[in-house]
Amino acid sequence: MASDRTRTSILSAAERLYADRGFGEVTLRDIVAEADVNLAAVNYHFGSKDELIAELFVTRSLATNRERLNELKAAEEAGGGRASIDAILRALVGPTLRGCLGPERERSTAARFMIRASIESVPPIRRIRNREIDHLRKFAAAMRRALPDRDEVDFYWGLHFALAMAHQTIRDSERLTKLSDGQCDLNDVQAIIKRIVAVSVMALTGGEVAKAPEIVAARRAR
Amino acid sequence: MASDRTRTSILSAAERLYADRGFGEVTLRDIVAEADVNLAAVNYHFGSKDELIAELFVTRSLATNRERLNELKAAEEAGGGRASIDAILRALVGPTLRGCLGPERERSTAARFMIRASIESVPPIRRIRNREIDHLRKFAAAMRRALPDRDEVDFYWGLHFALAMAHQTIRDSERLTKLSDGQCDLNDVQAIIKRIVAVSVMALTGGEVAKAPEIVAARRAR
DNA sequence: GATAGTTTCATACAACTGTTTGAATTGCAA
DNA sequence: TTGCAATTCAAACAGTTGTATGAAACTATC
Repeated sequence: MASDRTRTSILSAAERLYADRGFGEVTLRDIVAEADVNLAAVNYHFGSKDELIAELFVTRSLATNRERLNELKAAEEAGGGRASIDAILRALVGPTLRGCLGPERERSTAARFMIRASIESVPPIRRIRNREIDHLRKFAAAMRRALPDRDEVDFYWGLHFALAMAHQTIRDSERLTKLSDGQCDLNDVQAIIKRIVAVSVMALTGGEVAKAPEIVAARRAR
Repeated sequence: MASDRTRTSILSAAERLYADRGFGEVTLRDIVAEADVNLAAVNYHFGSKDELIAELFVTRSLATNRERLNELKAAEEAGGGRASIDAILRALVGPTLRGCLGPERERSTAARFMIRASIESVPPIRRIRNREIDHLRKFAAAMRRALPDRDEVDFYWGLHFALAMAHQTIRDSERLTKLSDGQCDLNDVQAIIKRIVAVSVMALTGGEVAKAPEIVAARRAR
């Protein structure tokens, strides 16, 4: 087990470099130079480059998921076992958005790494993302408790859309800033969360009137 | 100018291979083998690998943008110079969704290539995407004509969210299918377009009541 | 303080990458 | 047909990549 110093400094050097330059532009040699360890250390401690990336991403994903579930649990307890749809969605998108948006200079390495992972999707990361489904099901279940009369399908679409808006905002914050000539304030994270949650809630609850009649009819028929 | 055969077969072989295996897994040697041309032909005709990718992506992007603008123009003419917000959003997300969703077996190589480009974002493609802003501004302008009383910022957020939902649906259709156990029908493109447009319209028009008071107040103050 | 197990290190490996070169071939115009 | 440009080709280039090796340096246990 030893001091773990080598392992740790590889992890933090890799995270920093990937965050700054992207996965395609960073080699193992860059990482070991930054970490000041031997080249062979990466394969010794992690097995391969991909497993190193996977470990970085898993660590950060688990942290985010834990935060989400904590918020969800807190909201459900506060509501006597049933959280409002608002609170559920806030628990889903809040942690990621708070971590990855806000003033650029204040962003942690971890946040910048996750933004990068969101922009450049490499195979080891894609593999891990595909296992996130069980985690998301918990939010679908919470929604079911919050809106027991709703159609199941709507929960999945709502979930999907909420995540879509959150992730795209993280990924493309620069484009939105340029497009709006700076009018969209990407630093006001609370306002962005509110906006995304509001739209998602409408997607889930307010949709009935706005939706085309045949969709409603099709739902009733089931 | 000659026969152009080499150039063309490189383009179509590259598009097919990238679509099937992804950018990271396809080398120039794979492409020239598939196209049955000499290795040097790529650099001779395109200058570099990145320029080849850029040309592929630009071609398909321009086609999509043209479709979008045609739909927008048609909608505006039908409405006497002013299209409904519905129609504007349909023109924005319709072409991409119709092209990239629907039964998997029926998807064209071009569609599969664009899906791939949406999942794996490589530098030459990112560079081109960043120049899409002028194109999007035309949709913001159309929205301004459709809803002259609305705050400018809302158009940008609405545009951004609509594209976010469309693109994430294309990118992650598999995850949504798995998450919903097949309950979300990704083959019914018309229904998906309706759903995304409906949510986007609500984001743009129905939001007033659902939004937190301070946002509304801030808007009024300006 | 010898021993066994872990960790580090310099170095080599082997394969693959996009790109270039210069000669051969082709196509077209005069 | 001759001449000139455009195109194709085989081959090599110049680097880089992730990974493996086997010896050296540690560390902790007895």
